[in-house]
Amino acid sequence: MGFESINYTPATVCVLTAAGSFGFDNVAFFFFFSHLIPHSFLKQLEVLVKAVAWKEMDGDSLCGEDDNFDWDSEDEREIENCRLSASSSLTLPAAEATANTAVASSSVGSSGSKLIDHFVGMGFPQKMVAEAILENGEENTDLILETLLKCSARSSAGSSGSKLIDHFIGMGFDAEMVAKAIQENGEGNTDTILETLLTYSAIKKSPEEQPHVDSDHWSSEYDGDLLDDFSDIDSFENEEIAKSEPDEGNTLLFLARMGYTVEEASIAVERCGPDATIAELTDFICAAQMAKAADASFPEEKPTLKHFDDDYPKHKKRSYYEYDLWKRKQRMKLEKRMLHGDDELLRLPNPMIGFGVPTEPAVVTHRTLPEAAIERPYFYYENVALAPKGVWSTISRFLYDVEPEFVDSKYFCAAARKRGYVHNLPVQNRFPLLPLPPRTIHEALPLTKKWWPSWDARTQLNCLQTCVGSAKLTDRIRKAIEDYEGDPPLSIQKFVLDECRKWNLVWVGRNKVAPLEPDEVEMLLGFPRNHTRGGGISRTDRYKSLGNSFQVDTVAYHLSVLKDLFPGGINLLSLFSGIGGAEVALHRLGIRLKNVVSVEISEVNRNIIRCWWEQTNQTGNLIDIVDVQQLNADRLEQLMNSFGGFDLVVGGSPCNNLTGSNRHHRSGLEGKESSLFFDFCRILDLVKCIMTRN
DNA sequence: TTTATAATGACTTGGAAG
DNA sequence: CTTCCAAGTCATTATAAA
Repeated sequence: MGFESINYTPATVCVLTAAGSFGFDNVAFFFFFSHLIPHSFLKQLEVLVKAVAWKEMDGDSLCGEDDNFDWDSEDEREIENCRLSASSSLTLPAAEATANTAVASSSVGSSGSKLIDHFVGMGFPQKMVAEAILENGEENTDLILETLLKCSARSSAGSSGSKLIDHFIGMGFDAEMVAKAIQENGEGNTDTILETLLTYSAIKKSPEEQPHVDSDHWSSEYDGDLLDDFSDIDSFENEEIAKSEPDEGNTLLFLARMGYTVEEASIAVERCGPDATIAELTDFICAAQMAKAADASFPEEKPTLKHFDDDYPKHKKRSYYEYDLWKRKQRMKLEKRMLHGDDELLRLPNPMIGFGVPTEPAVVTHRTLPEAAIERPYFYYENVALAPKGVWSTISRFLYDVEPEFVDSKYFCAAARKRGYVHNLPVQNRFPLLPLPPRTIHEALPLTKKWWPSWDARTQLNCLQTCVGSAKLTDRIRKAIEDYEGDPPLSIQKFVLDECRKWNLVWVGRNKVAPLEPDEVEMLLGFPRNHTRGGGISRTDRYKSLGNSFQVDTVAYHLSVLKDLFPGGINLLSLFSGIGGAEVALHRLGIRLKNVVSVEISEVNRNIIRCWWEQTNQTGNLIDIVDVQQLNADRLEQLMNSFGGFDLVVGGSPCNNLTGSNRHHRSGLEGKESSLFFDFCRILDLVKCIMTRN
């Protein structure tokens, strides 16, 4: 059976991947891509497949004809479930709306910004788009397209194979889409490939995602307000403006989103030069518009000025500078609203106790899961709570719209650890690991009590991270305070406390602070002593592995409900295992580990798990896998057939690009490491598919 | 080569103060 | 309500030392 009339969902995407792994030539590209292409593209692919679902496009063209993937009625039911869940716009904004409205209008909009959006969305460089529009006019989209295709063909001469793929991906098309287009048209004919891609993009792109800005913005009150706000400001501070720029290469698009026409924007860019700031450009455009207005004999005061002025507090006498400043801030807010929309972001709970912690009265004893999340297996996903805006909404959306549970481990141990957990486990009748671990520094590290100064009011530690304070810093602190008989002056106290909080330093002697020892970190995180010690691991690497790990007591509390559900033990798929936080948690809960498939890229971490496994006299079976990206449907099915599927899929994907500690590459889920989250989704979906079929 | 060390902010949130 | 400020964050990179 083929893929006809299937509702495409994220689950389906993984099925496509699965089909590829069965070795059919015509789908080999899919397999190839799903592992080598940045997985951020999968997110976009999700949008595409949903759009395709609504479009009721013929499925055969998307996945190849000859697959022997056996779809029985149960599969179709499951797929249907997935679709239903995907269409319930529980949390999310743009992507969902995109899919829903894609059918309504697949034609190209006539407004300037829409037009730019449309073509830029297809992956054409925006400069090229603008030139093409200027050349052909906004009306004739076919001509624009032709121009763009010519330009693209020129720059893609001589490409073949993966180069060809790279080329189209570089243009912004989804990897899977590219693979399919190449597969359909052959490598030789780049033009038809591009056309195919454009067709898909047209389906994918939706007017909802694009700003509602009329090309005739003079007639729009809202746009008028905006323009007026700009025109009214004489002096822009460029750095402020620059901050609001979404992307440095998207100047034209940005201007278009502000409501200017392509023509206006292009002329401004042309006149002001490519390096001009948005402020300079808007100034230029405003000047041009005022001239235009004067030409058209509009002598009256622009009506839209009042909008902001009405809000300006009149009872206070302020200088012009203050007024200007206030005005700019109003504008910044407006821009922010425009850029990010009014999408409601997930709020972190305060206190951060999720659905309940052992020491506080339970707040949630029962919850209703989305339908698609109920089926087997249980899954448990973890990552940092304080991720960039929108990240958790995305994570939730990809994990069947399950609401994340945000918990700070300071309710379980003596150190804070703010994390979000998305899981489909029951939340009733949880129980903690015993004995309850110490929850204050003094209880956890009794030897520090003797040296703890009264002016250091800390009772708990901050988040245990991968780096520790340097010796030089502790020396600076010692020198700063050893000159004083009693308490040092407040300024010194503040300096010391700030550094202690930043580096989690504890008092180990008179005027002596020190970072935590690795075994102290192990203890705080709930691991057995020396869990990460020996076996050729360096001290630095111990800190790193521990800093990246679960807090065992916290995770165990959530997983405790499995004990009654699986009295005979469980089969566990552990992705991004690290030093085995999930395994340790389950073991300490007394849940037998029957078969554990552990996927972990780091060799030292795999050794740590293997060591622990052997030391704890496990009766089950531990299988190592190195790379989640190499874990395909074939391997999974082979594994699952041998022991009958997984009861639990656990994983905390890398947070490198999400955490605030990262000064260099905090790029969100699209980041190099953090995009591995999409592999968690992929593999979870594969497991679901295989288990539903068997 | 491996390991340890030091230098490197941005971004978000909550709460106090006005 | 706005404005301001304090607090906190599963880190990366270059360089020195072993």
